[in-house]
Amino acid sequence: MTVTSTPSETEPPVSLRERKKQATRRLLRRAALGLVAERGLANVTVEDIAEAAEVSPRTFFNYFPSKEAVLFGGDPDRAARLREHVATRAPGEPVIAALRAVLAQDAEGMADELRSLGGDPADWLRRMKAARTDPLVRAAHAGQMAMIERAIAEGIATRLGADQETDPYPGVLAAASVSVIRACLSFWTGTSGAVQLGHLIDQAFQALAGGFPEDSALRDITAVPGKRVTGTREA
Amino acid sequence: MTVTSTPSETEPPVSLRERKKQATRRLLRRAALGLVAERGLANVTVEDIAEAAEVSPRTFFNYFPSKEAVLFGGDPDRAARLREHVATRAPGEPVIAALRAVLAQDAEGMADELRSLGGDPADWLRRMKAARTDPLVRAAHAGQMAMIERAIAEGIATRLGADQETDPYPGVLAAASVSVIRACLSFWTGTSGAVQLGHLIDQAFQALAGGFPEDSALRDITAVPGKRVTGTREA
DNA sequence: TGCAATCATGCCGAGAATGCAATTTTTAAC
DNA sequence: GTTAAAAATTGCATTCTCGGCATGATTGCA
Repeated sequence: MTVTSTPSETEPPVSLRERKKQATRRLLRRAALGLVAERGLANVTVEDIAEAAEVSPRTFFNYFPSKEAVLFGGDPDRAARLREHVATRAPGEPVIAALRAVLAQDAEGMADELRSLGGDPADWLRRMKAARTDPLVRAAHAGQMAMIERAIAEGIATRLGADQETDPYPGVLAAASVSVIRACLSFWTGTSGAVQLGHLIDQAFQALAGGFPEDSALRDITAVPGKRVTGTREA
Repeated sequence: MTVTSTPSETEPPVSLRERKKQATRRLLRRAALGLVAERGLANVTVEDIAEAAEVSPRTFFNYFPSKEAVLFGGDPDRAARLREHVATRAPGEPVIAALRAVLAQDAEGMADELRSLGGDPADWLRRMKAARTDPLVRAAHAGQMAMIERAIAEGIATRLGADQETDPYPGVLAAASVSVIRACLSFWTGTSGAVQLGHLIDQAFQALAGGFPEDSALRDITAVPGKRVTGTREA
């Protein structure tokens, strides 16, 4: 037989074992998001999630370190990657521009990850709309982003050659940038995908870079729900 | 000042019962901060805190809803107060200016609360310097601030007559503002009080309102540790 | 086929957090 | 000053999160 299932051309990190792991990971994420969307985080136990994903409760913690992590923490070394990108991306570029690019890409990746869970994307977003108002979910998201924020701050400090012990700029800018992304993601899920995430983030960062004028284009975001004409991807 | 111990001039809501409650509250806060500063949040249990404050573990939860709340959540209805202030303060003023004023005052109040725990303020800040780098503490702070953020967003929306369902501006601006304050508090504790919190927040909000220029005065914050011109009150 | 690495699972324990009931302290009324 | 009501402290039981450890099953590789 010439080879039937050689993992040589489509998937770099494939082995039956790895595929199973990714499958279980997605099952757990899907189950968790679904349950939280309909009951609220407080009324969902790890046992519920594990049961819905058809694994033992103990196995859940082999994949995610906490009940909150399954909601947001997809990639374990996202922080390190972001720090590196922020520190080295387009060295001549202003910091804000680099942050916008790096964080927008990261957020898109996260959105893609959501879509890859299968099912109707709009359906997912519709169900997550409820989760957006859940105080516990909001707190969990903010807490989860604290690690990311720290990595971003280090990236900014490296990029600028600044010392975080004496210069508040990296920490403050990182906090502002990350929370803007977080707010955008939150709003985006709340609109059930009626606006383009990339466009929303662009406008938000433009507002951030411009000092949040009260007539910011952010205010009209819903007037531009989809792509407008051609070449929506210029600088 | 002839009075020796009549509680008639400093405390409005006094009754023996109320005073004891406040005392216990402060004892728990002090014990928690001290233990976390020296061991890290992960190595401090509620039982430890209760024992140090000489109350039962069960009583701890009568005062604070969680182990994290004792570190930051001083005032239970801070959120509602902030929402009201942001919504109504100086109606003609630009939103950013109102936010700066309201949040700066709130942060100062929080700093005062810390000082009121007794002992040397510099000592407190020195001990909290360690806590600043604790990932769990950072996450807890961020999570705690999520409630505040929500309230601020509602205040902004009210002030502008905006609808948070269709306008991302209130949520994004609230997220940015609150996290700037959070980063300032974090940096401030890290400097052991070497910089004036008010001045730091002023510079940070100026940077926020100006789009975070890379030559922001924030970068030179340590060059201006105290007040500069009139009324020099150095030691 | 057989060995080694890895994964899922069960069991156990510490710690967080809440409800309930009993006890003690403070307040208020007589 | 005594006493009843209100409220706070506490103990106890219970649920849930989370991690360490041992064991058996599965997979990868020679």
